[in-house]
Amino acid sequence: MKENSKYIQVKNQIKDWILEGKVKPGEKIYSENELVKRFGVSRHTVRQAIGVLVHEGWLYREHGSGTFCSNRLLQQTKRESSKNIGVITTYMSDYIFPSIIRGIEQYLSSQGYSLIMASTNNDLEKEKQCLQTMLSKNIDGLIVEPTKSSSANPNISYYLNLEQHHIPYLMINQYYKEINPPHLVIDDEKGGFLATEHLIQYGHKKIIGIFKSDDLQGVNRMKGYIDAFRKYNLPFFPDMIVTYTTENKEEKIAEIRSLLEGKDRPTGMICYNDEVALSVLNIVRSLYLSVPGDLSIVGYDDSQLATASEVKLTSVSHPKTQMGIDAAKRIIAKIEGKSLENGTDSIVYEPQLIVRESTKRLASKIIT
Amino acid sequence: MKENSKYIQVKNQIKDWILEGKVKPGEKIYSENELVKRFGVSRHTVRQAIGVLVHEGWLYREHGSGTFCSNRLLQQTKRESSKNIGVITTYMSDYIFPSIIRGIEQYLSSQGYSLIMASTNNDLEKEKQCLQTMLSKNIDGLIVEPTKSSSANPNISYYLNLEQHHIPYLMINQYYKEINPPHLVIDDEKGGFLATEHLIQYGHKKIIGIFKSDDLQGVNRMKGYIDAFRKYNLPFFPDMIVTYTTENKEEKIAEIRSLLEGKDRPTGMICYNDEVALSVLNIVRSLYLSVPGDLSIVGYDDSQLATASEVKLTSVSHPKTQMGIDAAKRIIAKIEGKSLENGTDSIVYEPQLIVRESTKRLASKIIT
DNA sequence: CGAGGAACAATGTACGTACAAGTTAAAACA
DNA sequence: TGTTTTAACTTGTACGTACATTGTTCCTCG
Repeated sequence: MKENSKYIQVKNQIKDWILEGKVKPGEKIYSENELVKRFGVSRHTVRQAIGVLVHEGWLYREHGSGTFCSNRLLQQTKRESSKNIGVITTYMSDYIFPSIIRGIEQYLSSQGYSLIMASTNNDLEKEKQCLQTMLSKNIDGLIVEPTKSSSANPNISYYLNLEQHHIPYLMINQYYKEINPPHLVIDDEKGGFLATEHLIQYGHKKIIGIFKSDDLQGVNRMKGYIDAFRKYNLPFFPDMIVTYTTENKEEKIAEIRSLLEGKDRPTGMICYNDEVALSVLNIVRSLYLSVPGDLSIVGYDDSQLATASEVKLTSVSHPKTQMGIDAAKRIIAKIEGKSLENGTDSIVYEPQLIVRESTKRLASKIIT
Repeated sequence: MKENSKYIQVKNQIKDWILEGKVKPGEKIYSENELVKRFGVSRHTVRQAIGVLVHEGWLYREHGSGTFCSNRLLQQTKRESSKNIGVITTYMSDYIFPSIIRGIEQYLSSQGYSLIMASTNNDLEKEKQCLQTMLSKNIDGLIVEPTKSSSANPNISYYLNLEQHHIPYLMINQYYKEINPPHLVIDDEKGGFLATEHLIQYGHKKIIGIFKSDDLQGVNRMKGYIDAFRKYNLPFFPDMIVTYTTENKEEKIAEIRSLLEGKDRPTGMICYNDEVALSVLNIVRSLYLSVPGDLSIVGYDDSQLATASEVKLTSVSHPKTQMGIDAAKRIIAKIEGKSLENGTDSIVYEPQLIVRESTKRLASKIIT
């Protein structure tokens, strides 16, 4: 079953129409010949696509009359509680995500709920698939960590469709501004500011910032970084910011080596997260420089990794498991119609700087 | 659906072959081209006929190989497929488990299945709850990592109940000997042996082994450790083995400090896994000793942690993600009535030693 | 004797055509 | 105006072709 085969594409497009609500149950879809014209494929291919959807229960055909959208989604609207909560994250097994998921699972299972997992690998197409899966399952609620939150999201209609089906959902880590759903996020701008301020107060002036640009966490942390420079009236210098995306991460990180090899070396570095900080640490080692002797490094998220290395990383806290618990608590409250003690549906966590061994006060200068 | 249409006739003829027993479950039927010749119809018609039988569950097709009689009709359960697979693990977010789960999720989602997660925290009571939850949900199959596999399991009846409901399940990492289900495991005995042999061949004699005793992985690795001592005819010495359980892990690990403080220090250490190895590494650092200078350490599982520290750990490989993929592949094959190419339902992975920087050849002695 | 590659065989995708059969609605007729 | 016929449109069956992709088998080469 090739993903890019034509009939699969046609199938997915038609399914989209249904899931997005463009075609409602009982309504007739385009005739086969019409679809042939629209997609520019043969009738055989169209029939193949429709055939699959008929077998999956999305459509039914009537000889001589047309092809119609079945009403299986409607049946699910008045469904009984399944005690299943969907969870969609960008990554499932890496970094701090396991901790978040643990929090979710902990609370859910204590309340007799189960968790259905899916991950997007930070790919919007995959996010769409995940949403489709969740919509076609019998879930009571959905917790989403947005994919590529810094760019416009093409899957909004799916989220809106969730609302039409009265399935509560909330977003963690970030949220799509366009829909403004309940969300649990960290004040990343402040986190970035705290990290940078820390180095500035330690007397550092040439501080490089490395940030991920395809999610809002990265963009916000960068904002905080720049704010700190402004507040302390420090001069900006060339190459002070390195940004990367999921796709070009490896190369961009590798480029940092050259920044450290030059003679006018930076003395501090603010990293998007602990993972990046560790990569930098490895580069520093390979150049026979020391941390924090030659370079002070600040990570972010206070992950396992921060304390796994010999040089324990100074990092910015992330609620992780607690965030998971809070998310689960709120989604269940919504499902069961409880009103939360706190009036608002969302939480903004305050970040805290955790100073460890990877940052050092520069001897020459002290700023207060 | 005309009764006299050709593809219906072809369909019925093939179905007859199955019902009459001319084709038995798992056997290959005539190829499409062969059927074209026999029935004197076009390939399109043959494919149409087979397509119906595939959808009805009588046959399944394998690209490049042929069309086979399914054995799903033997189970003849009328429960409809929910496309949900349950996964029960001891831990969900720690260590190598995320990698395993990622493998499972990867394959499941590619096949249109979803995954329902639950974890036991290595507690048998919680395992019981998880099994109850899974049984009450509509799952098509179950992947289990056993809890406390070294002791007798009180939840056997739940597993037997799964069989009665014709819900296929398999176990990963370890399996309960009492039920002997399909399982995907590593040859831990050999892994423990390889790790120990490595240090022995590097000239080490006083090698301490630290093992977890409440799962079979630990017990088997210890067995391999002892076997290596026997094979190389090395003398046993007091305190050479430290065992711990989930409950007393912290204290037992802490006790290792005293072993390293004595004057007759061991020169090598075999650790249950990389996590323990890192704990030991921290103790070694706090005593101002060096790895591998003063102590050679071997971890297990080749986890992220093995390469996160400054001293990259020598470790024993664990298939992790691949194991997850294999598990998912097998459970789906079972559900869909495919018989696997490989006659046996289980896999035993061969462990491999990955030598990094945490082990050193002792200068004085070389054994070949 | 094992590894690797070539040839072959099986299913998968995709295009085309033609006509059959059921439904609908406009057109024709009484 | 009410009924019937017909044309147009829908899905269903059936044929053909070509090439892609995957798995197996066997043979060659080192």
